Amino acid sequence: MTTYYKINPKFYVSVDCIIFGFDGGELKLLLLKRNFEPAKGEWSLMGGFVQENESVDAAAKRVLCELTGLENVFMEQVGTFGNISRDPGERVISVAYYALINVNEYDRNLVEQHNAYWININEIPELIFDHPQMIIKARELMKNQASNNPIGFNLLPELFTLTQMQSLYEAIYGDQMDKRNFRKRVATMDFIEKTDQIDKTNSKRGAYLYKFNDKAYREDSKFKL
Amino acid sequence: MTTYYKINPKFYVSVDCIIFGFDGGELKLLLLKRNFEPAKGEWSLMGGFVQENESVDAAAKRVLCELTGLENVFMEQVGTFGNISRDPGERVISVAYYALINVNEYDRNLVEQHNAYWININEIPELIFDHPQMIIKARELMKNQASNNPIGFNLLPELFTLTQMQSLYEAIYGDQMDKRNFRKRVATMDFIEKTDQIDKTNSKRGAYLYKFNDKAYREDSKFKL
DNA sequence: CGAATAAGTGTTACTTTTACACCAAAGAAT
DNA sequence: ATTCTTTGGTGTAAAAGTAACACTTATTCG
Repeated sequence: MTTYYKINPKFYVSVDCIIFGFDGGELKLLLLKRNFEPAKGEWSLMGGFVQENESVDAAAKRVLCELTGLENVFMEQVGTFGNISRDPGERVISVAYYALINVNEYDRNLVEQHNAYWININEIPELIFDHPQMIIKARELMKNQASNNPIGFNLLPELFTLTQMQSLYEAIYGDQMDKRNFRKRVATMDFIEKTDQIDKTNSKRGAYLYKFNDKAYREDSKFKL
Repeated sequence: MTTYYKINPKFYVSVDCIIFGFDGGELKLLLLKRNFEPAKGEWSLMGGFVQENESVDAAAKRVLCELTGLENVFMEQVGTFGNISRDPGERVISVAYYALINVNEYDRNLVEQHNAYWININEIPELIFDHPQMIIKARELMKNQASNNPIGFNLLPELFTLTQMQSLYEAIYGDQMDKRNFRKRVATMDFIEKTDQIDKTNSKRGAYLYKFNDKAYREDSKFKL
């Protein structure tokens, strides 16, 4: 019956998560200073092994939740890394995912238990295995997707100022933008709605808070930054 | 030593190839009318299992070569499909790749032995498993990549007319283009070089043949269609 | 009440994109 | 030999989009 399969080898399959956050200034990644073997003491992405009873996507969600306590997080597959010796301990084929989370809404206890820290994306320490390549690919993919889809709002709070939003996109693109041109473009997107609330944490004058209306986006639907 | 791994399950890992070709009119895929089990008699992508001694990328190249006899083919990973029951026979995690080949340069014997046929991309028959989704994702990815990178030339012969090139991009985008505007854009790309040879297979007048100069592209390097 | 700080706002030049129609060359048909 | 048919090849003008640029406003703090 299943003899077609049996002549073939089997492999450990893992998932690794590139977890992006944004604190208003720089893009950050949630990285582990591993307090467990293998490679204890070294820096790595959060990862875990795919189990029998779960899809690969589900494994990625589970692993993300184990670290952050978050569910229903925006995640995208980055790619599969299948070099023979990528993990020096055993042959493991790993599927990388990136996640976008709001840096204020995660379980601090879990993060502490895992010995995880938010690291500026431009100050990434040395990482194990092929995790650096995973990050490079994730960042590139995220940048491309963020320019055509409103996924960036996953990194912002529910209510945000245009200055915050601009800072986010500057961090994603690694490039400064013109304030007036940026606001003009935002103004054309009716699904980015001005509220009557004002945020004064960053200025004396205060800035209007905006919110992303997902329903309106799906009807209207043209995002480009 | 390796006890961290042993508690985890292992999986069959396969690769599936979405093989694009272009015959001057429509985009085509090389598909198998399976003459072997499982799912004998049904249509599928060309696939195979990853082996111990090869990377996942190498498995994809091997599988492509088994069907076409071709090496050094442009291939890109599309993504990994890891649903629990995607293959009803056994749990198999599959990594999809797309390949771009010149439809005149493959081993016809091998293709015949595998019972494979070139099928117009808009006339794909019912396929097994999640192969339809793989194709959708591959096509989308290929379209995006083709618009920013000169990968389309992998689908054209060494020497091609501008009419052929335009037909190719129309097939990729599924959209008509304006001849004068197309040629204007090509004219700005110095790495697409006019030869003094003329092709008369499609017209009485004959059309100049062009070629893609990869070296010049890497120096000059701005492709956008 | 003035200084300091971030928020907010329009216009112009430049670049890119789109729309559009006719003549040329050569073989095939009469 | 002339005409017909077919595909190859070419430029211009309007429209849209993008990029550059500097000052005023509101508010708090000293």
